[in-house]
Amino acid sequence: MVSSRNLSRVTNRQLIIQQLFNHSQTSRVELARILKLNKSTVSSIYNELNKSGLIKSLGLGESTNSGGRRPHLITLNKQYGWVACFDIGGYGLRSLVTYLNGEMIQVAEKSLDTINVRELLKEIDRMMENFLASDDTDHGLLGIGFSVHGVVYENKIQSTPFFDFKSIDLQKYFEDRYHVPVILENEANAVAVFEHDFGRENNVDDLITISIHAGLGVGIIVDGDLYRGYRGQAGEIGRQLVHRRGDTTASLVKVESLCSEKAILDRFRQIKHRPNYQLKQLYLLYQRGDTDTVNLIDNAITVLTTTIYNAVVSYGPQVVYLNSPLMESIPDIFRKVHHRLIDLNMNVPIYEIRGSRYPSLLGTSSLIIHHVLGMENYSLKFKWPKEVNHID
Amino acid sequence: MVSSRNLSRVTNRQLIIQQLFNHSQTSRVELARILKLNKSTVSSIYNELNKSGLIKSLGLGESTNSGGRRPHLITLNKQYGWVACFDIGGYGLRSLVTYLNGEMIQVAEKSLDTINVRELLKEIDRMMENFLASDDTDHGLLGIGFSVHGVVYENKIQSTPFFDFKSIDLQKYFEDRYHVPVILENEANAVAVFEHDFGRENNVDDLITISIHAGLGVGIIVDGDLYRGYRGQAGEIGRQLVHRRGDTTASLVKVESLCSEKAILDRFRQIKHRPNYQLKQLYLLYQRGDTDTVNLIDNAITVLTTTIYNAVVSYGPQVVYLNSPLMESIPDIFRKVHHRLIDLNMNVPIYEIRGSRYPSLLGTSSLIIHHVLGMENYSLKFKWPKEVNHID
DNA sequence: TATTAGTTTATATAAACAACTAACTTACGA
DNA sequence: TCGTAAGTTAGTTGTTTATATAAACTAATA
Repeated sequence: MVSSRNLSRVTNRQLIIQQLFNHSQTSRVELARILKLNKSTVSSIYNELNKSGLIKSLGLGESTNSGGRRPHLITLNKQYGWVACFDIGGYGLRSLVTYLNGEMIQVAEKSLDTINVRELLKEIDRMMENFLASDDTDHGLLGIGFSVHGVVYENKIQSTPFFDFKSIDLQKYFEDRYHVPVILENEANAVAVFEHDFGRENNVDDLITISIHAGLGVGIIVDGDLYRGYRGQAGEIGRQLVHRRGDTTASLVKVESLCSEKAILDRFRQIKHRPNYQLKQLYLLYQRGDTDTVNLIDNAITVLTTTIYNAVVSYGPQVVYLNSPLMESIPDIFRKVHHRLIDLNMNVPIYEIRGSRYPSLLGTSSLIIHHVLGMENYSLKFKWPKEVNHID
Repeated sequence: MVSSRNLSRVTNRQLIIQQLFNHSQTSRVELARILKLNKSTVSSIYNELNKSGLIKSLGLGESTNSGGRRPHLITLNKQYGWVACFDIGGYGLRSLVTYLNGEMIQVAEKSLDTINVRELLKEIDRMMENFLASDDTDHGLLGIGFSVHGVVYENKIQSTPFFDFKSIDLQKYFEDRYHVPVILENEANAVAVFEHDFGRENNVDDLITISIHAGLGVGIIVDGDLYRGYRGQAGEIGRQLVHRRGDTTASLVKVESLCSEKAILDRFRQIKHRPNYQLKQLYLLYQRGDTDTVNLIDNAITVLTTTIYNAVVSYGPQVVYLNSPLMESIPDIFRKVHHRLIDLNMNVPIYEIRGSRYPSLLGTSSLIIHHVLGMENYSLKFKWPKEVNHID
C-alpha cells in the first residue's frame, strides 16, 4: 500500500523497475547515476526486487579503459511470469501469450461465425488450458487482458455489435476462475497503446490510431496516456455525421456508413448481388477496373481522407496510424488516401500498420503488464515483434 | 526542489494547500482526518505555511455537543498576493486582477482596432501600472497570464490572426520586466480551464468548450487536465473540412468559413453592402425576419449543430459548453442548435456560457495561480464569480 | 468526567552521505 | 616480462538526517 510514509520508496522502486524494463541491460551504478539516487538506495531496492525474483543476472560487464571494478549486469527477469490476451471481434477470437516483458510466446486463433457468449467462454477456457499446460515461467499466469470491438468503460463492455455481453461480467468471470487481475479495453485504444509502447521512436507521446473494421474508431494517446473520454466514449468518429457529396437533401449520414470495411463490403455484395463475396472478390474486381467497384472504393477514399484530416485537426496528434484489413487487402486505398492528404497540406506523418492481427493483442499485453507490475503511470517500452510491420 | 528525499513532504504540503484552497474554512484536525495524516505532520506543515503567510486565522470554531476543545479555524490567505491576466483578441485587450484565490479585484478593457504590437505592449504596461498602484496585498504581484486567440505552445504564440508576434516573446518580455512567472495559453483552452476549475459541479473531469469568435476552437479537459495536443494543435475544429449541403461539386470548405462569427458577419456585410454593420444590425434584421439574414443564420445553425455533434462523438465529453458573443446577441441560435442536437439524440448536456468576457481571463487566472502555488497537478476549485452566468 | 483540538516527545523508516571493500586498468621500474 | 603502485569504478556497510507516525501530553470545551 502506498501511504504517505513510504511514498518515496514506492516511487523509487517504480523508477528502478521502469529503468530495468526499458533497457535490455543495466547495473546498479547506472541505475543510481541515471535516476540520481544514492548507490545505497539502489542497492537496497535491488535486493528487494532480487529477492522477489524480478531480476535476472547477466554476469559481469566490461570495465572502462581507465580501469575499475566490472559491473554486475542485470535485466528484468522475463521468465518471472506470463500474461494472456484475447481479442474479441466479429471474425471470432484471437489470443496471445507473452512473458512479463511483452515478448511473444505463442498465439492462437479461432473463427466463430455464429456464436453465443457461452461458446466464446468455452473457447477461451480451452485456449487458457493449453497455455497453462505449456507454462515454463517462475510464477506462472500473472494477468489476463481483453481487447473488445466496442465501447469499454471501467473494465465493463458498454456496447458491442457482436455478442450479447449484458448477461456476463467478463472481468469477474475470469478473475474468479484464474485468481489474477483481468482488464478489458477497447480495440482501437489497445492499438493506440501498442503504437505508443511498442513504437520505434521513443518520444512520440501524442498519437492517434484509426481502426477501420465494422465501424470506424480512433484510439488516442495524449501525453503518453490513453484518452478514453467520459465513460469510454471518446474516439467514436465513425458516428460523425456528414452530408453526402452532391446530396441536395438535408439528410445526414454516419461516416462509417460510407467508409467502414463492413459498409463497403455490404454495399459491394448488394451491387453485385452476391451475399457471399469477401475482401478477396472486392480486390479482384477493383484490380480489373470494374466500374461499380472502383466507384465504390473511390467514394470511400474521399470520405476516409476528410475523416482522417478532420481527426488530425481535432486531436492534434504528432503521428497518425491506420489499422485496417481492408487497406491491407487493397494497398491502393492507403496510397491514394495518403496522396490526397498531402494535397490537403496535412503535414502530420501517417503510417499504415501491417500485420493487423497482433497490434490490439500486444497493446492489451502492455496494459495488463503495466497493471501487474503496478506501473500504470510509467511509460514502459516494449520490443518490436518481427511479425508486425509498418508501411508509410 | 523536489528530491527523492523530501518527496512526501512536498506532496503532503500540496495536499494541505489543496484542502485549504478548496474549502473556505478548515482546521488542523480536519486536515489530518481528511488527508489521513498524523496531527503532528499537519501541525508541522501548518507552521511552515503560516510562517510564509499563506494562512489566515478565522478565530475559533464550535465544539461538538459532547464537548471538547474548539478548533482554530483557518483559511488560505487570499491577500497573500495578486495575479494579472490579459486576453488578447481581434477586438483588443481585456484584463483582470484577482487575489491568490481567484477572487476578482478589478477589470479593465481597451478596444484596439488597428494596432501594432508596440501599441499593445504599451497598453498592457499602462494597465499594469494602475494595478500595481492600487495593490493592497502582502506580497504584491505573483504572476501574469495571457489568453491568446491563436495556437500557443510552451508559452509561445505559434500563430494568431491578429498581431504579428513573431518579433516578440511575450513571456520573456514580461518576466524580465516584472520578475514574476508569466504563462500564455490559448483562449479556448483557458475557457475550458475556467469551466473545470470554476464549475459548479465538482466531479466533471471530461468536458469541452467550443469558442466561436473569428474562428472555431475547442478547449478540451481530459480527466481534469488540459489536452493541448502536439505543439498545442488540438481542438482546431474550425479547420475541419466539409461538403456544403447540396453542393454538387467535390469542393470542400472549412467549417469555420460557414459558422464562425467572423464568417457570418463578413457574409452579412457583403449581402447587405454595408461594410460597417455589426452584431447589432445582424440581430435587428434577423428579428425582423429579413429573408437573407434568416437564411444566413439558419445555415450557420445547421453547420454548428453537426460540428458540435461531431465534436461530442470525437471527444466523448461529459458536458459541452458554448462560448460565443454571437449567441449572446442572438439567443435564438443557441435555442435552435440545442433543439436540433436533442433531435439527433445527443444525450450530453450542453450549456451556453454567458458573460463571455470573463471566462478566458478567469481560466488564465486559475492557470497562473496553479503555477505560482506549485500546484500544477492538483485540482483547485475556484468560486463562481457573480458576473458570469450559465444558460442551458 | 468525557471529549475534542492541538503540541511535544519518542520512535521508525528510508534516503543520503561517507567510508569502506572489491575488482579492475594502466603505468612504470626492475 | 613480471611485479607492484596508483588510479578508477562497482558495490556494501555504518552513520546521519529528514520526516512521518505513535503515544503521551496540555488546553479547552459540554
